[in-house]
Amino acid sequence: MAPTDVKEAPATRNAAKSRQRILDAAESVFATKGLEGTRMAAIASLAGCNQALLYHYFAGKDELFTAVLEQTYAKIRAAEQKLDLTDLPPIAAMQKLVEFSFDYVRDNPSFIKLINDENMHGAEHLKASDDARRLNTPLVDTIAAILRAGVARGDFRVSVDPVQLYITIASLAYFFTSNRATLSVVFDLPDANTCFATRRTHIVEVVLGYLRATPAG
Amino acid sequence: MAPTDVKEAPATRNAAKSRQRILDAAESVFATKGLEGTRMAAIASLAGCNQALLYHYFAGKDELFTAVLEQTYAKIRAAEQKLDLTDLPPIAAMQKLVEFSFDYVRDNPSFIKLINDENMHGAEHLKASDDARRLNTPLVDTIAAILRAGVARGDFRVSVDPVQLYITIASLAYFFTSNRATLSVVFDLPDANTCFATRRTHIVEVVLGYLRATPAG
Amino acid sequence: MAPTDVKEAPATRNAAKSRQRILDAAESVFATKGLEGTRMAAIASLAGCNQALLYHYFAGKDELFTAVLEQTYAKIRAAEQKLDLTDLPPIAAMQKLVEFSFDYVRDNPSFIKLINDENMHGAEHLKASDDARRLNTPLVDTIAAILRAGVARGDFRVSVDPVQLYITIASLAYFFTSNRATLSVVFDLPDANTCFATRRTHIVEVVLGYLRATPAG
Amino acid sequence: MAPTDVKEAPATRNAAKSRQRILDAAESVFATKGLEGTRMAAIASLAGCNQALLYHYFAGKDELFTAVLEQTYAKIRAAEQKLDLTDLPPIAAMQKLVEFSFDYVRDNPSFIKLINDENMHGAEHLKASDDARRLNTPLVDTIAAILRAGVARGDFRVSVDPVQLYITIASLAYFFTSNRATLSVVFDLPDANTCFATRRTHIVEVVLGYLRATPAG
DNA sequence: CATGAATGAGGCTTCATTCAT
DNA sequence: TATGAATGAAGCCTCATTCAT
Repeated sequence: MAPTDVKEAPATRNAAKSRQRILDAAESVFATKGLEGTRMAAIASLAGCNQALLYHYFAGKDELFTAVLEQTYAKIRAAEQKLDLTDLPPIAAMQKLVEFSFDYVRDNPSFIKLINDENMHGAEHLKASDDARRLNTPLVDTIAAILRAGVARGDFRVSVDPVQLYITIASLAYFFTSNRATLSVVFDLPDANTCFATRRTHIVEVVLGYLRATPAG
Repeated sequence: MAPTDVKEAPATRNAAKSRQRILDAAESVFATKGLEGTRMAAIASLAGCNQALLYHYFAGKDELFTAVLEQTYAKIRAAEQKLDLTDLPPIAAMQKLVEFSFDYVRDNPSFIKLINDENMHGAEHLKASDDARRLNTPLVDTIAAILRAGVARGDFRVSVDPVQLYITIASLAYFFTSNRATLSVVFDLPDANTCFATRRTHIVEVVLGYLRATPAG
Repeated sequence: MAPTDVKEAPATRNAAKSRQRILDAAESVFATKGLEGTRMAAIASLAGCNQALLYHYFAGKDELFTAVLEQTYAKIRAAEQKLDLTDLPPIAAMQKLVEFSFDYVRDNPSFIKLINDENMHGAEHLKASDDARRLNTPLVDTIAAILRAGVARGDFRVSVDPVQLYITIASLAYFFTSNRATLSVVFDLPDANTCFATRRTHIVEVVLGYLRATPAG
Repeated sequence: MAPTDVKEAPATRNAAKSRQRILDAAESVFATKGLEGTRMAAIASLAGCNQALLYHYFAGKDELFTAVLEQTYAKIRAAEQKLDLTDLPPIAAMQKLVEFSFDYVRDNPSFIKLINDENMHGAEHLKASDDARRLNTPLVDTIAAILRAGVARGDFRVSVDPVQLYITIASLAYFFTSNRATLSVVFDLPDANTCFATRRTHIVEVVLGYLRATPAG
């Protein structure tokens, strides 16, 4: 997974663009090599600028990583905001939510890499970031609403804690992508596309199977 | 999370003991600091020996990490072997399995750290290790057997793929521990004990809820 | 010893003022941090201007240091010019001269710092400065005159070389201030005020004691 | 003043020798270039070893500088110890002491450079060094004894404070060497040998002239 | 078996300086 | 006149690793 080439234009004298190019380059390299494995030189090179310029915009490696994390969280929060689940019937809404979660990590592999790395470091960057803390996920509220609607219609079981369900969905959505490398060694997984499709179907089944109302009587 | 002190005895001239002390120190430091964050000096210091001695027993940092991984996988495989689920009724067996998986990662935090790190590196060490590949998990077979028994008794739904279920259980068991740092920043999680207990109950419910046979008719 | 705040007014578009503000800031920082220890950024910050502006007025760090040196020498030469010793009797004149020298370095600590620094660098900046070379000290002539008058009155010994005496006075005046830091570690010197007063009295005594005419016979 | 070549033997595997070679190289470079002007690479090169080896023996640049200072102070204290002034008549003893002080700094130019540098840095290294603090100069006691003897014989004036006199001797001994660079620009000093000889004679004259007993009556 | 000495490569960061506006 | 953007050249230090005993 080589970092994609972000260098588009020769160094412009445009602060916002330069900063963003550095940020994007950093995201790419951090996701590929990890926090410690990343070399500032690699970021500079990918951003098409001098290594010293990184320090013009960011205080250091950790602050740059923090900025990348903030951007990462902002992106997924934005994607979550765009999901429009309120108009769907509860079961369909829940299915869409699970699928979205799964697809997002599948399609944004940097996301998982960065979050994992941050977890390996005890979330110290996140803790230091006011930005990131503010970006609380809106999904828990959405889940709560869907659950209520589903219970009202008799589709869902009662007494499901939305936070627990959120974490369950995240678990199912993230783990496969996050651990595919070692899983592939232990099992002989088929090609990626088949894998993902099978898995996607399965986790929807798990969540909906769990949620379906117990037979009355 | 400071590495626990592995140094038990003053350096004795005993090959097997020295090697094991180094391996244990390495596990502790790798789990705490990650592969790149780990310093050979830190391992030597914790092992109570000279840095050069590490190279006496292991070819280098990566080989040492590989050896640690092998030991890690061997340990969980051994624990899995000890699980005796065959005599239990299917539902109880499945519950015990889920709980075992959850408890194992909760009680062996190094396990997750190491596996995650390895995943961040594309499982390159695992791929290079014949030992590790041989240690295929026996759990899939166990799961298959439990599923068959459960279906036979009318307790479980049909057509559940044991590999998918294994991954699902692993997802639910691992994710919470693995991502607790960032989750704590986003949500205001209560104290660790409460967290784990609530979560443990929930994931059992999810797995069993998913598996329970659909009401006939 | 933090640099004193030279920034008085918001950056005005006034060439002479900007140049002087930079020069004053530079003097302060150079005196505090030394030539190599000084950062152009620190000067700019203290001058309340952009770093690039420094290069608008001065060719570079060394030239700026040279300019500071020139200003420094100009200031002490001006102070020396104001001394009016010609009307005093020789002994009083000499005492006033010694005291002036001592007080000047005590009251202008930057002076010593800059001169010392320049000496550490082999006076290369001074050598490159026509300005500084022109500013030959008038004190040697003054000393010569006082010595002549003193000898004529029978107050002073004969055959004292005015240049040597000048250097001796400078030695006594400068050394204590210049080396106070290390002296304080070796001896347990009392508080600054007492120190200086005692020392001032002593060096006057030394110079006058040395100069007094030998008893006839 | 290029650093003298200390590299005598190819890198030996002898800790004490290596350490000393590094220390000597450091003294040379620090004295030539100053603390900030010194490059660790220059020291390593002069010591004939790898730059990393410096960090094997010394924690960093400042600690190395401190060690050099300690060695420097130890050397002059050793030289002072060897002075045997107690058997000389007071005037001769005092003359010898002044000459020794003057000669020492003339013959050990690093001494002055290092002390000056340390003073420019507020003696922070010295303060951090227990070694250096312990090495209090024995000269003050010697001076006190000489003064007492001189007064007893009627050679010296009374009530001279030995600490003040010590500082005065140091001033006269150090200043000329320490400030020769700038003095040379201001005055047109003759060749070094003549300079030093003239100055040496003069300062002896100053100290003895000051000390001689006032004519009775 | 075990160790302290030694090293080469490279990482993060700083800094004086120049460029373009 | 004044500025923020941009850069090349180091500098200090770290670290995995090898050597010699």
